[in-house]
Order: sequence, then structure tokens, then C-alpha cells
Amino acid sequence: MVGKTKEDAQATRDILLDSAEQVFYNKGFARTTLMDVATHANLTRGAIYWHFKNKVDLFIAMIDRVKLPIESLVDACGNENEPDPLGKLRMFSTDFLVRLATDKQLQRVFSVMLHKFEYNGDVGTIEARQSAANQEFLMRMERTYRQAIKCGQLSPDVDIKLAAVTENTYFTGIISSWLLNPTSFDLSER
Amino acid sequence: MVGKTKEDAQATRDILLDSAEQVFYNKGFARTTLMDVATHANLTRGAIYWHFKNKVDLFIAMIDRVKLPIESLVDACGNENEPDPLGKLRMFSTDFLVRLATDKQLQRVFSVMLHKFEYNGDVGTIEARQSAANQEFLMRMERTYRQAIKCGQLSPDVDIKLAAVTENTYFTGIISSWLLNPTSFDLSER
DNA sequence: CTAAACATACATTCGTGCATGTTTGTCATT
DNA sequence: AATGACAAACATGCACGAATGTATGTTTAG
Repeated sequence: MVGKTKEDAQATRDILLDSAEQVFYNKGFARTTLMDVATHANLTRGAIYWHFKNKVDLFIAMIDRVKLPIESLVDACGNENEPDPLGKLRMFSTDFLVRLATDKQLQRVFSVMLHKFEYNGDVGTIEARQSAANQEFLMRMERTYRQAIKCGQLSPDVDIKLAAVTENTYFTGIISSWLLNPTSFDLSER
Repeated sequence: MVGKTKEDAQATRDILLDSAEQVFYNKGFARTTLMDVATHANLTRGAIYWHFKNKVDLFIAMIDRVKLPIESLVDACGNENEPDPLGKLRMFSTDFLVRLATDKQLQRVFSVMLHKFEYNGDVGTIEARQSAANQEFLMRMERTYRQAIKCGQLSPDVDIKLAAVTENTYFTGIISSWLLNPTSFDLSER
């Protein structure tokens, strides 16, 4: 059972990413062995080292699989000359929270990112990536707020940067604490 | 330089805790070796294993050294038949944030707790301790809100639990994101 | 002289990275 | 259309370092 077609290879890659999600979520990033991931996928470490460079590369691929689609969504939301930027932003936020409340995969990946991974200054380039992504997210929000001011939805004297930071803080705070204790409150009623 | 008095022993214990703070903050919990902590303290692993049972025990002692005083503060804040519970709560919150903005030790310890440690279900009893502490904190806040209702400072029809969870979420969200990016906004002007 | 307060030495385990082995799909050749 | 080479897609095995826990050595206070 080794000779695989290209579609089979892509399938095993997905299986490896799925297993990485599960095991990272259960044991945390540092405490999980590549052997753990492999056995959970009914494969061997050889398969992992074929598809990914190392553990960090596997982690990044796992993150990107859910992050990239979301980022494209945010992009589409606040970008064009949107007539109702605040409404769109609110819609995206609620949509995201509702989806997070039901999508187990999203929960696992975000939980790993927020609580199952240690952000020390030099783990490959992961921390830089996260920081850059967050910075980009803030830029997008600021752009949305500027657009809102232009549309008259927001008073021109609000501190755009502060508003974006505050909203982002509150948003990630909600996600973080809900993932830590999902029964403490209902996400959908944000 | 081995024969020490009892005060000297307590001093080296503090030095070890200080070093643990520094190194955990710089490298994260999982990636730091007990040897790292020892060399940073100009000592050896033997000293660590004399004062602490293992790495987890050292971590817990490091947390408790800053957490216990704070918890007693919160206790004193909302406990008695306080005439102005909301004011006291607000005062405690602002005091804490102002202190966090200047106290490097607080910054390090909270940063380690929030971002430099992986919460997997079974690392000794750490996750249970954190969860219990958070639960207790919520109880204290709910009690404060009840007291506020009794004093007429709060409408009786507010959802106490929801209010406590929301406030806690926002509070920890602020701390978390400020620690990640201290230059993004000024903590003192909460 | 004894034990506290460490330092030093050692054994053992565990995870990684790589090198090598193995099987099968694919494709050119005839 | 049968054949054979070649490479993709893994599995297996090995060597190395690194970290832990503990056992033992050493020094000095009391």
C-alpha cells in the first residue's frame, strides 16, 4: 500500500493535517511528537517528512489551511467602495462567531494558536507571521473605519487606530475566553 | 561557596524564581531547560532540584509568588459590606493596569501565563489550578455585582453572570493584547 | 560531627533528522 | 501491448544530541 496517485498523496496530506489538528489540540504543540501525529493518522514519520519540512512547517500548513480562506473573506468585506462598511464588518464578525460556534476544526485550530503554542521570539518564523497577520488585520479594520467615516456612518473625530485596536482586543478576547470555557456563555448571541 | 545560612537559602530560592521568570519569558516554558534557569542564576540544576520538585513545581511557585498577593487584594476589595463596590472594583482594575504598565515582573509572569505556556489537559495540575483561579475570580466579581445591586448602583435586572464573564473577557483581552504589543496603546488610559 | 545546601556525575529515555529500503504508478520505447 | 526504467510516496532503521531524574560528592553552619 505504497504506490499512490497524485490525488491519493493530496489525501494523505490532508489526513496528516487533520491529525496534526487533533493531536496539537489534545497535547499542545511542544509536547506532541511527530510520531504522535503519524500514528494518529495510521502512517509513519516518513510520510510527514515527505510532505513537510519539519514540525514547524507542519504547524504553519495547518494554520494556513484555515487562515487563508478567512483572510480572503475579510479582504472582500472592507475593500471596495462599500456603501455600508460598518454593516459589512458587523456581518462578518457575527458570521465568524456563529461559524466558530459550530465548526470543530475552527475551534481546534484557533485553540491551538491561542492556548496550545508558546510564542517565544524565534520559533522559525511563526511569531513574525502571526504578528504580521495581526498587523494586516488592524490595517484592514482601520481602512474599514475610514470608509465608514467617508460614508457618514462614523463621526470624523474618532481615533481610528484606537478604535481598531479596541475592537480587535475585544474580539480576540471573546474568542480566547470562549475557547477556554465554551459553556460559560453562548457565542452566537454576541 | 556552599555552606549557607537559612536566609541565604531563601535568597537563592528567590534568585531561582527570578531566573525562571526571565528565561521562561525569553524562551517559553517548554523550550527552556532547567539548565538554562540554573546557568542564568549562576547556579546548577542541583540547586533547583533541592528547592523544587521539578519544572512544573518551579513554574507553580513562580506564578504563586505574584498571584497570591493579588488575590488577597481582590478579596479585600469586594468582600465586606462595602458601600461602593463598583467604585472599589474600578479602582482595583485601574490600579492593577497602572501597576502592570510599570512592573516588569508582573509583565513577565502574566506574559508567560498567557502566551508562553501550552495548556494541554494534563501538565501536572497546572491547568486545573488556572481554571479554578479563574472561576474563583468570576465568583468574586459576581459577588461584587450583587453587592452593587443591593447598594442601588446597578439595576436588579442585569444578568450578573453574563456581566461578570463579559467584564472578565474584556479585562483579560486588554492585558493579553497589550502584552503582545505594548506600543499599540497606552495601558494607563484604560 | 551531622545535616543543610548545594555541585557533580551518571544512566536512561526520548525525539529529531537523515539515510536508506520498498512498493507501485507512469511513461517512453519498441 | 508488453517491457523496463525511473521516480513519487511512503516505511524503516539508525545515530546523535538533549533533557530529565537521581545518586553521590563536597562544603560549611550550628
